[in-house]
Amino acid sequence: MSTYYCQTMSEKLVRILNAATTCIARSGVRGMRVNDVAAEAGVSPGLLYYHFTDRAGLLAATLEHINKQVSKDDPSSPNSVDPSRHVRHLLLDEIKDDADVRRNSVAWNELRACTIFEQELAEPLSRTTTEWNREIAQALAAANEGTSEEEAAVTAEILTSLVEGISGRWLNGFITTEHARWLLTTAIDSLTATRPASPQETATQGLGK
Amino acid sequence: MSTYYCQTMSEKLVRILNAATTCIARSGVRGMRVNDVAAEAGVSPGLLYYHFTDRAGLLAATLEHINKQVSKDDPSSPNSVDPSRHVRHLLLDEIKDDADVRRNSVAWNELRACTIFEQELAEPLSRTTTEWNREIAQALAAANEGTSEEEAAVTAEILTSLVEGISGRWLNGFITTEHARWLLTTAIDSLTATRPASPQETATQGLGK
DNA sequence: GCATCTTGACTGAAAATTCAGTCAGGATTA
DNA sequence: TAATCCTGACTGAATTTTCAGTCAAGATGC
Repeated sequence: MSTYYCQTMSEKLVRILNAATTCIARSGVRGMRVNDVAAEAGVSPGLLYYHFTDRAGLLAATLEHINKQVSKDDPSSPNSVDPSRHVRHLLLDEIKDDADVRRNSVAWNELRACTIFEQELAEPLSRTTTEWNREIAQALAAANEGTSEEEAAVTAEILTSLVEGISGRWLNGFITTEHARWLLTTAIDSLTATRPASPQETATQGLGK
Repeated sequence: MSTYYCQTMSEKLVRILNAATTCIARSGVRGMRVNDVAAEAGVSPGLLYYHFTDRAGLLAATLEHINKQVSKDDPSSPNSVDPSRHVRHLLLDEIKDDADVRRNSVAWNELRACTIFEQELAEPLSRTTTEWNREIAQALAAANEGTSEEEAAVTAEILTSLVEGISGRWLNGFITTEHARWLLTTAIDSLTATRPASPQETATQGLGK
């Protein structure tokens, strides 16, 4: 069979999951063919059933895999960095000219779209989204001490939703990477400027632009 | 052609396209079965092939149809209404507890998700989105005379992206209608609040690609 | 030599697509 | 006016295709 032989189980499993991610990024969750995944991974179709029981199992495992990829970003330690830059990085890192970032984004986008019709996918998606919101809210709070936790949570929710909306347009080629990032930056600036809660006072926050 | 024939034909065509939209909203583009569409429309499967050649043709026609449905909204005349309320309405109308609104939103969401993999769908989608942006930008400019056209365009682009992002979470049941609308309202308030004009506000970006 | 992995041809159900035929109604002819 | 021809929308059973899932048997490793 394949010249390069993978001996360990886990290595093949990872190959399969990556292959599945690639297939999903290529033609969507709905377009993913089990046989294509097997071919992409360089294994036989039967092996997928041995490991994952059925298509749904493969899908679930793959989505969890994608989920992990998406969560395990953020290499920069929050404390060592200017907090207001930290927020920017966390959000902007979702949109850039990098094959892996794009691949994950496509897959993530698919996952979201699919979940509308396959409610059993909702749980991990919801979990990850909540976590992401929390992370952003924390970073926002750290960046601007005048902001209440509640306010930060709301702003975080708006910003993460916005990232998803902008990503959609970016992924289908409607806007460029540059423009997407610039839009996002503009929105961050605007949303983290003086809040409506306290009329038009407050000018000396650390984050003011 | 006799009028009768034309009416009959177009009536059935419309029935088919509406049936397809319903099926897509019910189970997604990939979940759409041509026999189900035929049954839903009350015609035979063969008729779909007679008119649309194949499944892909039916899909393309349906997505164009959805596109049209989505564009022809906005019944309230801009002039008769408080402009700042007008913006709100235009955006908030995309998210509400109404079967038709939801159906269109689901279908529209599917269309967007699909376009990532079927590039030939991009053009009409992009056109509709641009139009929507323009409409919102106009409404924004009308609501706040101090705003430049450029600024309004950017804000509009952010807001429409945000609507799409929030819609995604709303449609998959992750947030309630109330919360979605509230988030959107909050964002509108924040993004349209009058701020002291900052020096480097200008942008050299064009819209689109 | 036992358990774990892996293969790939095969199966069957479901879905897409085809096509021979029906029918309504309009045109042509006489 | 009526008999005949013609067109093309429409039908639905039959056929083809697609794909998830199975299985018997071979490899690998401990």
